[in-house]
Amino acid sequence: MDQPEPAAVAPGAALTGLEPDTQEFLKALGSPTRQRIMMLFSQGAELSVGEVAERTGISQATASQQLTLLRRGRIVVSRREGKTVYYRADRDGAVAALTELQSYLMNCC
Amino acid sequence: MDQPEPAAVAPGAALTGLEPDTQEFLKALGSPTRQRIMMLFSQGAELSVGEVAERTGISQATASQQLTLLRRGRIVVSRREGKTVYYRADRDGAVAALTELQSYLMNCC
DNA sequence: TCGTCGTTTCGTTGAATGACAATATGATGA
DNA sequence: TCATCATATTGTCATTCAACGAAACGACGA
Repeated sequence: MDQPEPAAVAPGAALTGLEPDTQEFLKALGSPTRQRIMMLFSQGAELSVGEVAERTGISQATASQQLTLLRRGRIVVSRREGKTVYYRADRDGAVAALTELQSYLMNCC
Repeated sequence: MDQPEPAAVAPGAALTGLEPDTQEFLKALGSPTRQRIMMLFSQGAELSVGEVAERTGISQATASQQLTLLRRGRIVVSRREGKTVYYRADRDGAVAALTELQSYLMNCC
């Protein structure tokens, strides 16, 4: 009983009124680089990390990191096949985030 | 004819597929501090810069800056009355951004 | 088992962001 | 006009983020 803070429900949501998932979603889509990456996943395209790196002109290490952030924001999902990891858009996750965002905006606007 | 780049339609939109306005919207809402500020504007509340500073516990200068970013993201609008500037949520702007975001996600997901 | 290839993690660097105090601007009333 | 109050701007510092090269990890095939 050292910390007098309650914060028992959801860490972060109580302060901002927004689910942590949705915060991650906003941060993930807020970057031009990651927006450019998302454009590669049009119409269900599935790409490896290397392909994303090549088509965006960023290094493989950076591509891997940015894809991790997008996955954390529930905008993409990954699937491993042998050595290579394929990413594709997570339509369900995006719709869920958008719905949460909408209800948030209905609340504060 | 020095630059070989076309980029004639919309500067930035061509690369990311997202309107500059919507990018600003995402960046604006991507910050926990600004999310907290937005919660103050529930149900049409209208607050001065000083009130926002007081209720969030941030300095007056910071409040002014963050509100500027929110206005740039079309999430709030401001109105001057004498010396004080009142801010309130911009429902129309938020709906517009949300709509743009939705069509973007329909495109890439 | 041992390379090899794709991916991830680590460590670093420069740029962008968040916050503050101090100062400047702008509007009002004496 | 001048003082005052609310807001905006400026300068500075600490933190965070984007990106890279280098090294570590993991899954195959020989």
